[in-house]
Amino acid sequence: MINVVLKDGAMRQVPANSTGYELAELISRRLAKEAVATRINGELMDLRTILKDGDAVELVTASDPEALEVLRHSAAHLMAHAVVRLFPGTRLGIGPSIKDGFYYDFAVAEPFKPEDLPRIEEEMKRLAGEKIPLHRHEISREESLAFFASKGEDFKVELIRDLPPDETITYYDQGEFLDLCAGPHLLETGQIKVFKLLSIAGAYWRGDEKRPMLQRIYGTAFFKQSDLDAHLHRIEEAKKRDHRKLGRELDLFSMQDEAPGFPFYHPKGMILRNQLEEFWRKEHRKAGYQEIRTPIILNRVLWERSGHWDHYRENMYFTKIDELDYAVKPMNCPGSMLVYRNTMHSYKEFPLRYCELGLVHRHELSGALHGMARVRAFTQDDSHIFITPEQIEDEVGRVIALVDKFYKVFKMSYRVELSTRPEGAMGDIAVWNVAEEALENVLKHREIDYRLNPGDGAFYGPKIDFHIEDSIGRSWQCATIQLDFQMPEKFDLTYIGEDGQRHRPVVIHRVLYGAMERFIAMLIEHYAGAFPLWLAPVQAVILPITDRAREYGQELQAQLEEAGIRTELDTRNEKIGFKIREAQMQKIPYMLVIGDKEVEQGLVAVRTREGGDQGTMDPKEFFARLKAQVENKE
RNA sequence: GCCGAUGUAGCUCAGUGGUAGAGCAGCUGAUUCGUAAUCAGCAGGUCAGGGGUUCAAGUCCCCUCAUCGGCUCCA
Repeated sequence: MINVVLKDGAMRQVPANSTGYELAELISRRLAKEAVATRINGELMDLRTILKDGDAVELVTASDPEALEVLRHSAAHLMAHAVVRLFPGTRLGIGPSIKDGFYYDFAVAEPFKPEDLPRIEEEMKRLAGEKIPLHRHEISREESLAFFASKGEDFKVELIRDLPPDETITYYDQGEFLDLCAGPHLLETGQIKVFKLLSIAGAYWRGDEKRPMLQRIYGTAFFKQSDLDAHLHRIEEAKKRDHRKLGRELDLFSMQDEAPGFPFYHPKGMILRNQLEEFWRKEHRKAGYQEIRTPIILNRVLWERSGHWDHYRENMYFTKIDELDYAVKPMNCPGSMLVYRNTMHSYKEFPLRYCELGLVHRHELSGALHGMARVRAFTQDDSHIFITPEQIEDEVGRVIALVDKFYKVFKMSYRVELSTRPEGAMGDIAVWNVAEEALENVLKHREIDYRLNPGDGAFYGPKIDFHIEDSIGRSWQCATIQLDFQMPEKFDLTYIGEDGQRHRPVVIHRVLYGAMERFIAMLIEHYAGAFPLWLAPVQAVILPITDRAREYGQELQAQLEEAGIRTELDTRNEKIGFKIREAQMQKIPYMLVIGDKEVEQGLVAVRTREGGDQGTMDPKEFFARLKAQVENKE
C-alpha cells in the first residue's frame, strides 16, 4: 500500500501501482465516471498514470476548465484518426486544443472540401462508438525518429528533432492510430461524445509562409450537448455584433471594390469619429500635449534617413513629384522629428509632447484586410514625446495611466503585451536591452500583468501593446507605447541640458485609440452598435403620431438642436409602432413620442432604447437629463 | 501574398444548361393611426469583370477583381 494526499489535504491509502482512475473508483463510482484526468503534484496527467507514494493527487472532472483542454486534445486525435482512415497517405502536423476548441493540421494530396467535414464527423462518431482505449508510451529519441521517418511523417520527425535533448518523448496509441504527443488524454474515445467540426483553412507549417501549407480543420468539443449548443448560439450572437454588419446597417461606413482596404466614412460614422476626436483633443490638452499636423507625402531621402526605407519598404506606397521620389507616410514619426528639429530645445521643455491625428497608409496583405479593423489607410492618434533618459519611467507611467483612463471611459478591458526586438532591427543590441528593461520595469513597478511577445517590437524599439478582443474573440492591438533611441540618433536630435551642453533626447511613440478605424470597429462590437449617448450619431428621434403633432415636433427639434442634442424628426406617414421599430433597430438612445395629448400639455412621452416607455416628461427636464448624461459620458 | 469558400436588385436570399425571382428597403397612392412591421400599385438587374465551351450559360471551363474564414495558440 502507498499513501497519496488528496485535494482537501486528506491522506488516502491505495494499493501500490494504483492509477488515478483506480483511486477515483475507490472514492466513489460517480467520481470514477466523471474523472477526466489527474493532477499529480500540480501536473496534469492521464487517469492511467500510476500513482507513487506521497503524491499529491487531484482528480480533474468535467467541471474543471482544464478538463475541456484534455477533452479537446483527445478530440483532435480522434479527428486525426478519422482523417487518416478516410484519406490514406495523410501526413500529420500538429493538433492542439485551443481556446474554444481544437484543430489538427494535415498534409493531404487534395485540400479538404466542406462536404468532407460531415464524413469525417461520421467516422469520428464511429471511432468513438468503438470505445478505443488511449495508451501512453515512452520511447527513445532514436526509436521515435526511426519510427516516424519510416511512416513518412516528416513533420513529426522535425518536431522530435526540435525537442530539448533531455525531454521524455512519448506517443499515444488509440487502436491502429499512433501519434507523437505529450498528453494527457482521456481513457478511451467513447468519452468524446459532443463535438462538431467547424471550418477548414490553409495554414503554413509552423506559421511560416516559407514552409509548406497544410490543411487545418477546426472543431470544438464539450462534455454536454447543451454546452455545445450554447457555444454555437454564442457564435451566432457574436456575428450580429460584427462591426462590418453593423457598420452597414447603421450606415456608419462602407468599403468599396474601387478602394480595397480604404474605408469610406458616412455622415453617421463621421459623427462618431468626431466625438472620439473631440474627447481626445480635450484630454490631450489637459495632459500637457500640443497638437501638430505633418504632411502625408514626404521625400524619399527622409525615409532613407529614418530607416523606413530599409525596414518598412514593402509596406509603403510611393509616388513621383517633378521626377523626385516621394513616399506616402506609413508612420508619423519622421514628420514629428522634423518639427522637433526645426528649433532648439531645452531640457526645461521636457517632457515635450507633440500629438497628431495622422493619416498613414500601409500596404497590408490583401488576405489580411478585415473591415475597419485592418485597413490600408488609417488615422493614428499618435504622439511623440521627447524626454531625457531619466524621465523614461515616469513618462511611460503617465502614458499607461492615460491609456487606462481612456479605456475606462468606454468600459473596455484590454490585455497588455511587452514586445521585444524583432529580427533585422535597427541599432545596437545594448541599447535595445536598456529600452526593453526600462519598459519591463515600468510594468513591474505598476504591477501590471503582461504577456511577453518576443520579436514583435517595432524596428526602432520595443513596445508595450494593449490588445482588445473583438466580438468573436480575435485580439487586436490598439494602444501601444514604444521606446525609441534610434530616431533621435538618425535625425541628430538634441536638447540643451542643465550643463549647457547638447544631449540626445529619448523619444516615446504612443497611440491610445491606436487607429481611429480599428478603435471604431472595436467600439461598434463592444457596444453592439448601441452607443452611449455622447457617441450616438442620432441621440434622439421625435416621432409624431399624426400630422397634427408635426409642428410641435419641429419646435422640439429646434430646441433640442439648440441644446446640442443630435435629433431627427420622423414625419413619415407611418404608424407609431413602425417608427419605433425603425428607431429601435437604428439603436437610437431616445425616442420622443408626441401625439395630441403631448401637444396639448406641452410634454414629451419618452421612450428609451433599453427601457421602453418611460411616460411623459417636461421637455426642459428631458433636455437637462440628456445634457447631464452626455456630460458624464454615460 | 498563400489555402479554401463565396459573389444574382440598396439589403437578405431562391434560382443545377432552355424567357432572371421573392421578402425587406425605394417610389406613388390610400390610410392620420398611442409604444418593435397598415394596405395597394409601380419601378428596380451587363447575374462581380473578362474570355471560352454550347443551338442555348446566372448555371459548365479558364483568367482577373473583391469579399469571407484561416495562416498566433507548438507533439
